[in-house]
Amino acid sequence: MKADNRLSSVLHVLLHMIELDEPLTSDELSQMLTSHPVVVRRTLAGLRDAGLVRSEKGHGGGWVIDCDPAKVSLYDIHQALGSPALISIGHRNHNPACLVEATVNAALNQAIEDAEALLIARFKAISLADLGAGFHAGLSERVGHLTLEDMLKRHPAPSPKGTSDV
Amino acid sequence: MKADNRLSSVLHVLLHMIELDEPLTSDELSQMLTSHPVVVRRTLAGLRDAGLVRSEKGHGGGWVIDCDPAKVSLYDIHQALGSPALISIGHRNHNPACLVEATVNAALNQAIEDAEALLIARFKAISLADLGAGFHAGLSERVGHLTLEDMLKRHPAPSPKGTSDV
DNA sequence: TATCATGCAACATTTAAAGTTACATGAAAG
DNA sequence: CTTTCATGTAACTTTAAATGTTGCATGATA
Repeated sequence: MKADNRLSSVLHVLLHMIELDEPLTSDELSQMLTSHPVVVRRTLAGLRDAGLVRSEKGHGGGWVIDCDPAKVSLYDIHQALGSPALISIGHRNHNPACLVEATVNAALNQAIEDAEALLIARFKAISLADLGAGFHAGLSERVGHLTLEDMLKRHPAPSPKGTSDV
Repeated sequence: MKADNRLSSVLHVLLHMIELDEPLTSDELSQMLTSHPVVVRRTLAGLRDAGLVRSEKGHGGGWVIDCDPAKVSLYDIHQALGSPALISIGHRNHNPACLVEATVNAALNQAIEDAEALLIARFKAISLADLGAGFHAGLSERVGHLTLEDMLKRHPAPSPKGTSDV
């Protein structure tokens, strides 16, 4: 099963948007994520609808942060993405009349729901500002903001295929 | 993202195998699971290799339980299935040079690993016999040994620089 | 008005899982 | 010992969800 990296991707670009407070285009963001501009717009559309970012058209346009990073949690962002599934296992519910199946489902459900609750509790406890603080703590030798060139240097385009980075 | 129901399916048929101690054919099992006999064999192959079930060929053949249900946990079964992913979200790890990405990943990883640890702890705490007992009791009361509060206590949110446990 | 950017619908590609076919192996019944 | 039934497994097809892509409309700015 393939992991869903959207939350990770979105957090990544949000932090860059906070660092660099000029609009970032879908094209630039897609280079950071080794993805496609339309995919970026599709993904960020939910955040725009939730009022977390703003998108501006035309010359000098792009994506801008539009919230207080201290007041937005990872949970808010997860919700803005449409609350995708957090747990990858489920239960078959083909025959509710089968007591064996019902018993299995009850046991699995309890574990699954609690793991989900743990993740959600953690997500609620971490704000964008927290992540930004962690970032700056790790950046102690560097002073000031990163330039866009700095950033793109750290997000090179994939040379021939795959094994690139972001 | 589509949930993986193999653990649920396998538990279901294992309990039926325990109930009814005559061999069940892949064909019969596939009917229970609304699936295909070859898929059943594929899935149960791991359990056979792990010594949890036995398969017999020829007339009167099929699948038989081959373990002590009290000594086999859901974790053992999950492992026998090849330890499929439990958490459906991940992180992009394309560029370790990007400090922003590293920060995001650290935060997500901690939450993900702890949720995974919770699920595994639960799975270790539930045996096939527990499920069977729950089934015979008509309800699975015995199945939740740990409460969510217990687990959250063991997985505190790492606000300053938390290190996790378990 | 030319250009740059997003918005979005529609289609194509990718990928992992499930489903399916085909045939070999082995066990029991006749 | 031959037939029948069952698993073992490789190879192929189908399916479903996500990503990627194209094309065009809309709006903002120079």
